[in-house]
Amino acid sequence: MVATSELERAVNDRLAEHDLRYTAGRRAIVEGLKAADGPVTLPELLDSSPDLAQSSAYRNLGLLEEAGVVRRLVHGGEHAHFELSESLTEHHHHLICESCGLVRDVTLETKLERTLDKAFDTLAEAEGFVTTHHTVDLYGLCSTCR
Amino acid sequence: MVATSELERAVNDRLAEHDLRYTAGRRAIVEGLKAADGPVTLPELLDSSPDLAQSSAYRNLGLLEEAGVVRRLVHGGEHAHFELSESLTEHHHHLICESCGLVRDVTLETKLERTLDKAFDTLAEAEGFVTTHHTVDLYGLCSTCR
DNA sequence: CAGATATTGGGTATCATTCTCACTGCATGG
DNA sequence: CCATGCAGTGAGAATGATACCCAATATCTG
Repeated sequence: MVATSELERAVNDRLAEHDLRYTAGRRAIVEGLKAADGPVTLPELLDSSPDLAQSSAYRNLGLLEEAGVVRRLVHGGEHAHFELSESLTEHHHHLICESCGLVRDVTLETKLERTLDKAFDTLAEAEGFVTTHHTVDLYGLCSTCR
Repeated sequence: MVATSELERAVNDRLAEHDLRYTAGRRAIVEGLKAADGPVTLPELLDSSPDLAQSSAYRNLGLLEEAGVVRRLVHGGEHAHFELSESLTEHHHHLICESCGLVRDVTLETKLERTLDKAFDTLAEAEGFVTTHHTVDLYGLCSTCR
């Protein structure tokens, strides 16, 4: 995980590239995502930062997504989940509880991940795709929902 | 891919287990999904089977999903995609165009897939999860959107 | 400080999906 | 062979997450 000051700088840079300011509201979102123990939904984010306005939070999450600061996860549940972009943290995958919607981060060992990457590139190329990233989601039941 | 008559029987069985009838509308959905060249959205399904009513199609897709006949894919686009359950076809993954929303099926080679399965089980177990299935999505740009 | 531009937030609009409900049709038992 | 009951249908309305609008503010630049 990147140190806070370094994260701040990185976010600031990416926003600047997109002519966006790093305002208090946006900082609150980034801090909220950083502090969270895994991807969070918008209501969860608002709970942890009560001063955020819903409309601004949605708008800023969208802008932060475009700027490459935030990643949006869309699963089957009612709300999308948001997390800091992998380029600001590290490549990882998700363990998703089909009952309560909980999302936890997991990482594959480096070697397997590299093998996968290579296989994915080959597959994509065969179909004429150029891939930007991939996701691996493991669905099941968490320890409390079991 | 399972032969049509076999598919029909399998679908019929699963519906029966859930006290559901295999009606004309449901058959049209299954045929539409089978005929499609990859996962389709509801509007696409309605286009290919114009007699389907939207409300019934949504309702029946939901019921077919519960019965394990249909899988719903939720990505970032405007519509969910639907496809026949993997237990009726074969395990595969998805190549998703971030520009036009096109979804294509791809399969990993058996050996790699088995390695992955094992790794996933270990990961999930370590977090107290019991996994039911996994998805691998490759995001990028298709040949026409590039 | 002025002017230009970005941001905010409350309210409202959108639109995919789900729900409601009156109606239809199929199956079973007498 | 009809009556009864329940599953299925479809048109429209309701729902709800998310996006949009716009007037009021805040921030930068020179």
